[in-house]
Amino acid sequence: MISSAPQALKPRKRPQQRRASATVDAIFEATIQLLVKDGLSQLTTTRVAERAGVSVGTMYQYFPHKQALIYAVNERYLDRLAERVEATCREWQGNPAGDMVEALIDTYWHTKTEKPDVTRALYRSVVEMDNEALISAFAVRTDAAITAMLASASDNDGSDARSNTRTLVTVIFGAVRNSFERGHSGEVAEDLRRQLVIMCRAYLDRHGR
Amino acid sequence: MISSAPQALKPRKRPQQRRASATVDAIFEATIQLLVKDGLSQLTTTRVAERAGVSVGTMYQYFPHKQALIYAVNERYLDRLAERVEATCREWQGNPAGDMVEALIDTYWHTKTEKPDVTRALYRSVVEMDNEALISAFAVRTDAAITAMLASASDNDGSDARSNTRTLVTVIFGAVRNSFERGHSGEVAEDLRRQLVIMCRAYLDRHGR
Amino acid sequence: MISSAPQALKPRKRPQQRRASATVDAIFEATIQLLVKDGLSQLTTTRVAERAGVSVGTMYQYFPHKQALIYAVNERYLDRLAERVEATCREWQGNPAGDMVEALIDTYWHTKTEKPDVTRALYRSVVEMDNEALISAFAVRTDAAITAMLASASDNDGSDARSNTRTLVTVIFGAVRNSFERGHSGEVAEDLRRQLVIMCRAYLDRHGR
Amino acid sequence: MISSAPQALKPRKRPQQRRASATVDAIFEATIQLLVKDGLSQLTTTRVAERAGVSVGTMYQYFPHKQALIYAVNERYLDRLAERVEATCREWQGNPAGDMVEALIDTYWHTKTEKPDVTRALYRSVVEMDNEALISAFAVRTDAAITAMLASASDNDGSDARSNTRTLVTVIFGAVRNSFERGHSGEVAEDLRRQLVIMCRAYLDRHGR
DNA sequence: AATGAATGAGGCTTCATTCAT
DNA sequence: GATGAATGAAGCCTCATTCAT
Repeated sequence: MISSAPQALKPRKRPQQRRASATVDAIFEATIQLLVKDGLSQLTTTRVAERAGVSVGTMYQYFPHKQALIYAVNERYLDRLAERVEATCREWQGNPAGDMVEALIDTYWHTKTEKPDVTRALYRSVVEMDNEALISAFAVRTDAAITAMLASASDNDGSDARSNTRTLVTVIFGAVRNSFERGHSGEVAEDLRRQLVIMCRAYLDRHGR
Repeated sequence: MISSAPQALKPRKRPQQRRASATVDAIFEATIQLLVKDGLSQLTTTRVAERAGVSVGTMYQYFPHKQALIYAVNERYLDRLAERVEATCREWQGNPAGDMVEALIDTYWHTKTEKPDVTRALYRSVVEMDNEALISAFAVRTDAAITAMLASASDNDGSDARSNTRTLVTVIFGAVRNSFERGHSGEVAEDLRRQLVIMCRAYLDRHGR
Repeated sequence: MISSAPQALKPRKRPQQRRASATVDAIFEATIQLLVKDGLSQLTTTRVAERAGVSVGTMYQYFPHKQALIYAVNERYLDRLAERVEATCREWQGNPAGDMVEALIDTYWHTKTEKPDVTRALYRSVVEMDNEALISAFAVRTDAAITAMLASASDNDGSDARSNTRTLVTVIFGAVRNSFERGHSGEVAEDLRRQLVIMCRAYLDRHGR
Repeated sequence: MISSAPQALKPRKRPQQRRASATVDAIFEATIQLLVKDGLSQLTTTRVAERAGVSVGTMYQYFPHKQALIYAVNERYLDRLAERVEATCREWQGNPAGDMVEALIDTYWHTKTEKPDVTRALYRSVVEMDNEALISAFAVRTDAAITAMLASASDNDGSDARSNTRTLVTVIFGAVRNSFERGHSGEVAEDLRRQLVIMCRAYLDRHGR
């Protein structure tokens, strides 16, 4: 769990019955759909409830306020993303660093690209102040996984792992986001991904492997 | 001017007299201050006017809606940033590509870092829907400048310039933003900048120079 | 029972079994505690049920609405208060009127003072519309008892009993409440009580004894 | 001014133009009417604005929240009441104490009786928590005036003025309120007022004049 | 008989925008 | 031109009450 969620943003109660769990899922789904369709500024509690097919009251039984809802949606999204990154990191333990990074880029890129509109919508919604806690929790988690992976590289040369990881992570995550913001797609996006791999590999090589 | 601004977002009239221009500046300044202090969601027209020392009515003389204000603030900011990038590009015409990229990173990084809170605040405020036009206009403009610069590189090898530029730009701009989001500062930020230079140089080298 | 309670406010069913009665008591207790802690405006049915350790559903089994609950709590309180007043009145039958009034003041004062926060909380909660019925029922009952007592005074001079009783009752009950509102306590409250006795005795004396 | 109003309850801005002042008056008037008609629990900001013939927005320009409105209404009422009490106190300086008290009772009683429904409605609305500040401010002010008056009594015998004032004030104010709560009126109320005068005079006499 | 999830009307409040002065 | 009081739609959220389990 990413949740080092600030108290104020915690969900009110975890869904315990099957029905409740379905309700919460419907709320999540509705939120994402609306975020995709109209953006954060048009997202109202009423509309979310309506689309989720529940009453506002019910929604407020699970989320103490709108913020908490947005927070939870992003939390779930980042949780899944982090899981995938971690899985990739585990999978590539002991391989050459270059291959690791390529795998990492692939995983991250594909996950983000699967539902590009959702990705875009959430990128935008996270901006809201307190969600920074989320971002940093995500960073901590992925950094750890990636650092561990790189440390196990078959061609590990002992150069500054902290700095390397940070650089790679910042570049990869940053580039992907920027690519989304610029609306790259299809050929262009694909080329960029390849170039990113080349660039990261070059970086690792240059660094003395 | 970056403006391929959607008609609706254009300021109602361009400030032409000295006094008017001073008013607009005060409004810009007030907006940025409030954005830094409380974020977009707390930004109200009344508060901006108050802090700018003008009446709401007057403010509406210059900006037909709140959106237009936010838009204009970001436009101005991106304009200046683009100018700096262009200047750097002009300045380094004909030099080795590696030096060009290093200069580019320096310029971009320093401009963003000068007033980190303003940078952060604006990064957040751009999220608003229609501002995408801005971002893409900025992209077009900087891409052109950078492409031109790279084309003049003393060690230009004729490899795909479009793709290279796109990659470098996306990586650099993306990494900087991500670094901001992660709250890097001081030593860490400085190291990242150096690594970014190394990475980009490695990329260019690998590409057949 | 005081109840000339408007039909709508009557509890749905009178608690008859031991367990039910315990439930009702728990609900009363919870209500009073919350009234004391947060006041009427913060009192919600959910909170009462929670604190009483029953479900809302159960609570609604005993009280058809929130009003009925508030009503019942006050009814019980006033019932007990009236009982004490009546007991005092019975006890002092046939004594000098001055002593009667002193005893009455003592009883009333002490009962109110025993749990000052409860008293205060209930004074506040009675404000609700329909509870006026309660107040007047209480008035009728105590007036009767006091009138009867005074009629039996050993120094009864036959002066207008109705008027005398009314005056004494209004003054005593009113003064006590006012004293509460002003937040008198300790020394001050004690002095006031003594003065009140003096005043009432003076009134009776002056009236031709 | 009674206002030692807790910051949170202060009006947002004092009406400065003629029009604004009329607006505020209309709001006051509307509030009182609704309080009389339906009681505090039915008082909604929308209804007040509607009846006052202004928009909610306007109302909120003068009162930061509902509480502040209720507060202000009571403040104004108590201000006027206090003024009358003070006037009476000034007027009767140097007279016999018994006459003073009779005058005081008359003033207080008549003021309260002028618009009995308003009196009753406000008695009820003051109960709301934070308005206690008001009550105590009123108490301080009237206590001072009455103490000063009694000190000037032509038959002042130097007995404990603090205690005497407190007793008289608590009894008079308390009895009047209680009388309202019991719904006395006409003959009954008039008799009570006379009896109250008799009682207070008796109290003063007994005390050694 | 008890439970507590679900409901949804309706309350409070904000704030972009207008327009009479 | 500038002002800022007034507007009112619309957002967020609560809570008394119901009813399927």
